[in-house]
Amino acid sequence: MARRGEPTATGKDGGRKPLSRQLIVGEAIDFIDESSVNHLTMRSLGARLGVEAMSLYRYVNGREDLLEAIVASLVDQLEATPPAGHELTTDWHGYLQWMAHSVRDIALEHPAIFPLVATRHPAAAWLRPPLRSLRVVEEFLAALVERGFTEERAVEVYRVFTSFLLGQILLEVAQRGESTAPVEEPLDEGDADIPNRDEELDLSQFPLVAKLRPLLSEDHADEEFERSLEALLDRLDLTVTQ
Amino acid sequence: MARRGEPTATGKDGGRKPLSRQLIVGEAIDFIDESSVNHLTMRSLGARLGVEAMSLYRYVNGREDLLEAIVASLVDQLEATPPAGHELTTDWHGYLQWMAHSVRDIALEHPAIFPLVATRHPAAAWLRPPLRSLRVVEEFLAALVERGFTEERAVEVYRVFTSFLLGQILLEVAQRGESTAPVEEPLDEGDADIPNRDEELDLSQFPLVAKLRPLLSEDHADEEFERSLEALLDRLDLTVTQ
DNA sequence: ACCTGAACACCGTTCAAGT
DNA sequence: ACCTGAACACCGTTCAAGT
Repeated sequence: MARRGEPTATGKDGGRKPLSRQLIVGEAIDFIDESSVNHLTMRSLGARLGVEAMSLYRYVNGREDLLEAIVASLVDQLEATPPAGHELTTDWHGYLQWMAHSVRDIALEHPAIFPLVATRHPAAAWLRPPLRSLRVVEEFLAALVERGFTEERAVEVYRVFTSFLLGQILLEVAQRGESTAPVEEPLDEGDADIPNRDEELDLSQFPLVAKLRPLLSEDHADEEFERSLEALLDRLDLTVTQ
Repeated sequence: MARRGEPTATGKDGGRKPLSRQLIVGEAIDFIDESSVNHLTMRSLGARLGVEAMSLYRYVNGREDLLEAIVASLVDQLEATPPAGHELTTDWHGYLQWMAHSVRDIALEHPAIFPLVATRHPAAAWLRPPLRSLRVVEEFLAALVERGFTEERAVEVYRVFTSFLLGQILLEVAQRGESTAPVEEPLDEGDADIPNRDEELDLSQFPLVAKLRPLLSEDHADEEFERSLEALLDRLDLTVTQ
């Protein structure tokens, strides 16, 4: 396969993979997962790829375009339809449940990236995060219509469903990221002395919060998600039969 | 009041207001409202205040601290209790409704800032945006307990209520910001040729979206908010009487 | 064709120095 | 006490030049 006269792939690049948009975006995602969006710079990403920052501009139209591609990459991981095994194929309850968990699973794998999905402006104002790609919206609406919704109704469900997902998952990801992710220090030298962020609060003026702090700190993310999703489906049940 | 020997306030500074943290934060908020968070730099903010960027560091511990103060300033605008006029004083339905609209009103006044409120890490992981200040949480929980909730129940309501507010308002603010706010161009020279963002999408592969685009584009933010809020209160009604 | 060196115009931030 | 000039270490980005 190697064209004649060319040196083999292992030159002074030390066997580095050939650059491509896909490789760059993938590596950027890994980078953010390991540190944060703020720490992702064209130069640091270049260094990780064994290349100068300027090389990236062949494949990516600047940093903003890169961030956009990162968001698109996560959203594109959403599958079109649930695996045939489930009886979800005909049940819209099941479909929405499957979709909700799909989005949540992706978000929890990339807690430092989901805020980008949540806040970056989609290509059109009527595309609503986190279901913010044309392909996903098309499939979502089609799935609901197939399962018996009118088109008007499907659009309404798109609205309430995205709103539900956004609030629920963004809060969960923030909470989980808090404990997991590297502290968002301003890239200083680590001067130690970083307070535990949680224990250092002065609650003396807030007696109720102080008393309920153990309760407030409990992590019920899973049940919360499940129960809110159930409540949403119940609500849709009511209005769908009206 | 003026100390002896000092020149009067009108020197070469041309009658500029005396610098203070409050002034700086307020001006930064105005700045973001008029442009965007990305365009807010220490240098541009200094220029707006008629001062060099370095002067700001007397009052603000760097840019991150400034952003934090901006978020805190918005959250602090939330009042403790509804005006005595309403019968909301005893009705928790009314209280939550009043609170929901308070948050929404502030967010809609600062659509470019609300994403910061939504995504910046609060001081503790159990503080949930947008109700992310100790004072507000204390008052919120106290208000619910006063209106007959158990403490455990109040904490649960805090969770579902913040999730509701975050999803609902973040989406609304993004949608409204889309049409209102200055385009987030990378600070280039305006090279014209900026497509209308909405009309330029190629929908040929997405027939259902193409067909339903008028429907998708309709703005029902007000009713959506009202109806989702009602649904939330209904849901709380059920579980509160259990 | 693909990558780089050098350069430009910006950042945030520090600190000695001015008044 | 309050502000600034100068400087440092970083950015994103462009483009002519290398291979």
